Amino acid sequence: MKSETRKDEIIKTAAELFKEKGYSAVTMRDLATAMGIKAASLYNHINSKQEILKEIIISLAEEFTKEIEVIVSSNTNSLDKLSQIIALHVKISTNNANEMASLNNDWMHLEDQLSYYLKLRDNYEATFLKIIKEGIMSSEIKKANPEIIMFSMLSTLRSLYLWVPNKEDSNANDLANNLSKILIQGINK
Amino acid sequence: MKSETRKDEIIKTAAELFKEKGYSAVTMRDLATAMGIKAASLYNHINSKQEILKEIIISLAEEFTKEIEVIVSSNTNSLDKLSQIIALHVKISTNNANEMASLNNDWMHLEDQLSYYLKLRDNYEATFLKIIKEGIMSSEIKKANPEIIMFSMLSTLRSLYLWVPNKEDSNANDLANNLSKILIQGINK
DNA sequence: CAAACAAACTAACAAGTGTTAGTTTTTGTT
DNA sequence: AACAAAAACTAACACTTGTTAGTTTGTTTG
Repeated sequence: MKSETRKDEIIKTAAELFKEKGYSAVTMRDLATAMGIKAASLYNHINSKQEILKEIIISLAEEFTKEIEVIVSSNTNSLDKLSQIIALHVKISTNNANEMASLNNDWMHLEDQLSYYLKLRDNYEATFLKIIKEGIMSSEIKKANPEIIMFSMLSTLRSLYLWVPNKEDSNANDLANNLSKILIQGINK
Repeated sequence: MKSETRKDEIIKTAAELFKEKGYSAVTMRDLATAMGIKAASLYNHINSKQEILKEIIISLAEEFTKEIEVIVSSNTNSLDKLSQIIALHVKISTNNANEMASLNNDWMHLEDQLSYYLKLRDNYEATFLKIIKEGIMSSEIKKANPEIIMFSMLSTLRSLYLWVPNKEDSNANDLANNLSKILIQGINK
């Protein structure tokens, strides 16, 4: 367990700023001011602004990729797998709210790593969709358009980062359970 | 019915570009190139870059505000009202996909009109929440956290702009019905 | 103490930013 | 054909952008 380096602090601060105004609207001078130093000093620790974005987004995307592989391979039914996906998003969004903002909103500003990111995202969505289709075939899930189901669930899960920080009172398990009920069982009696 | 002015064309083109890269990453030279003219020529029709953003966002926000007032005042039950809200989002997102991107992602770059926008948004969410709470009290809606219900629904509805353009094959009514079923009745059998 | 390293600094750059001023071209109307 | 209005142009501005070079300061370690 390595201790936090100066580079890590910069990336963490950058993620805070990116969340508020987006990657393009945050200047290296903004970032430096937030760190209490001058812009040029940042370059003792990082190679470029772009590198900061890359580190934020790619590490998260890889975490999602790794975890959904575990879920899809687990020996449970489809609805359980969906609940596990929900819990995964709640967990990551709770621990990385600022970084999730960049993942959701600034991925298109990736340069060299853009195609790699898109590969990971496509793969994630394909796996998600596969679970839903299996659930429909096994009659666990209502016979509806699988893409619409995934779209609806993913939209909510992708917005969690905006919402989770305000819910510190209730814990992550409560939120995941609540969300699973609403997304899976609906809201009417 | 006034015909489209040059200013309208510029705003429409700007919305397309803003959707792809966000307000901050689109330059006036980008916009001019997309219009086939030089950047300075834009200023024969618009006063500033900021004005373009304002026109895109505020007109949409006012439309939502006006329409939800009609819905909340309508003489129907709460679930019907929620279905009407879903249909409203589908309709506006279908007709203004690019503009919806700015509303969702670039509102924080509003300058003079930021506080007005926030007022409209707060009002919209308060009305939405009121409908959900009424539905819970009248036992139409499951007794769950109303904020989580609204958050979940709004997340999906706010993402529609990303998704609706790919669904040109099925019409807006189909999509609204599908979504209403999934969001209200859930996905399990 | 001295050497080595980490982390800050000042100063500057080349390119890109939104915008203005003044001028020319295009279009439509009489 | 003549004129006005609309819409484009060139040129430039003041400022901001990410980044580099070279230097100084502070801290750790032999």
